[in-house]
Amino acid sequence: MNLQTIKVACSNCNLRELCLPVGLSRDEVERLDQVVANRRKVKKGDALFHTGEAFTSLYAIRTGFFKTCLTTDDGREQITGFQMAGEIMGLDGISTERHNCDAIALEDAEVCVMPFGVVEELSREITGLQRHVHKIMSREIVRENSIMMLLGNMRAEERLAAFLLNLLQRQQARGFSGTEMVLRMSREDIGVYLGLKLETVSRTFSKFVDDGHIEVKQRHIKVVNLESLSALMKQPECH
Amino acid sequence: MNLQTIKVACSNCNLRELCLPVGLSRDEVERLDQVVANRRKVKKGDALFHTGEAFTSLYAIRTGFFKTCLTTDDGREQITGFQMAGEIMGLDGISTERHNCDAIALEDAEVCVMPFGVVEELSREITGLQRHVHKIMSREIVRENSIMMLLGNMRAEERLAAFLLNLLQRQQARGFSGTEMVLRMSREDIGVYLGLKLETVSRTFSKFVDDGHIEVKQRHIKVVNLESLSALMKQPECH
DNA sequence: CGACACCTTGAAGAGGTTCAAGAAATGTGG
DNA sequence: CCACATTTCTTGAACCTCTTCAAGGTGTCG
Repeated sequence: MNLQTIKVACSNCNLRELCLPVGLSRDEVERLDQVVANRRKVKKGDALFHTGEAFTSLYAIRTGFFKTCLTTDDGREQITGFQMAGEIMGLDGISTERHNCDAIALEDAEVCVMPFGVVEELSREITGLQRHVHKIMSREIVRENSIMMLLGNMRAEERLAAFLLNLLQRQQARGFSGTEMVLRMSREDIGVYLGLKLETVSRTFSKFVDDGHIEVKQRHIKVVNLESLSALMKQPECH
Repeated sequence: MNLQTIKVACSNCNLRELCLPVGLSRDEVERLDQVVANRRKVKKGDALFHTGEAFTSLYAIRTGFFKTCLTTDDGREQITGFQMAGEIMGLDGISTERHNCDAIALEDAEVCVMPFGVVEELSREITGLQRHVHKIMSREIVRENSIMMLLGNMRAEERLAAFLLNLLQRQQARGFSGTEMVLRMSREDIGVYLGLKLETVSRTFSKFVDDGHIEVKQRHIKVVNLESLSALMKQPECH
């Protein structure tokens, strides 16, 4: 294709530690380069894939930010996750060989396209890769478990606190601040993800500011008191 | 060990179609028998595994009924699923190599113990098994997605209707009635699963009886009007 | 600079929770 | 096998959190 295509290589990707090739030998990582067929750019607002489309590949995010969401026949929406650099999308498509959600870019993004057939083939030969694929899928199951806990048991303040802390922690793992960030999604998206209405999200942000947990300037969030914010998740008004 | 051990064999298990060996040749299914190290009985109320225990094996349910649940430090509980014959438990343990939930038998049960190392080894050789393991994990991700939708968007009646229909459908896939069943779990368990209080579950059951959707005698449920029950899930009081 | 999307805030309302009491079923030990 | 204890389920009434409806403010992008 173009010059971009040539540079494709896990072996010199700075997201190595967050993406597929963890714990592999130098040799194995180089073989892994075969997995990435090519890269694909997705513009803000566009879909990487849609529900119902044939599943062929997994996608690793190189840059950008995505949401994955389900919609029911009667139009209700549920965001199942927000994905950032180094994270894998498309796992839900394996079961039926059709994608089961929409993946929408919340900012201009670039992903590595990994044809699943190749992933499977190579993970038969590289046991470290096989194990890693299993772990990634299992981690997704565990992540969703904790969201079930959030949606089933937590009140609005706890949900939003958990959400903010999770984003900050993932951002920190990527070398950015652990106390400050720019949200890529709207209040409405946050609400859809957390099972709340956007007004509730907005009100809860305001309350967090009043209570001195955070500072908010539009989508810019700064944690002022990390302890008190964390404490919100753990103490549900004991009675 | 005992006679039980000798009979262990996927090749003559009547749950074959629901469990691991789908789409394998006769030959491959026989090799699969190696996967099942042994069987294990679990008494009603006992745990197959606990959160934090080292993960070694997946478990396929031969008989009985389980719940898997998470508990937070402050004692709140979330049931992440109910599992019946032919279903696989333990997938959440792969990621950290420790179990991430408790698996509790809701009636006397027997499971096939499948050491995960053996599963991985064999799925490197049998591509049909590899693919099947991937599909099982993906299916679990999809299942949890739909529970997120349920917890994030549905009201009590819709949740309970979806829950009942799901159980009936799975029971039907196992050759039992698609309109009648005996619930293995308490109202409280249903509530914890659906993100509702047990009183709400009980009230909603009563309402379903009043509205002529079902008949309830304790844990025995009989669907009188399948259409109207299904319709509850789809029409959220349009306004 | 104006249109549009996004966010905030208030007030009223609804769905589900909490607290409480009693009924029905289940299990246990004498 | 029955009596009693225990668990499970049902139902009512008051309450609370979040939602709904509504209006106005703020920021952004062509």
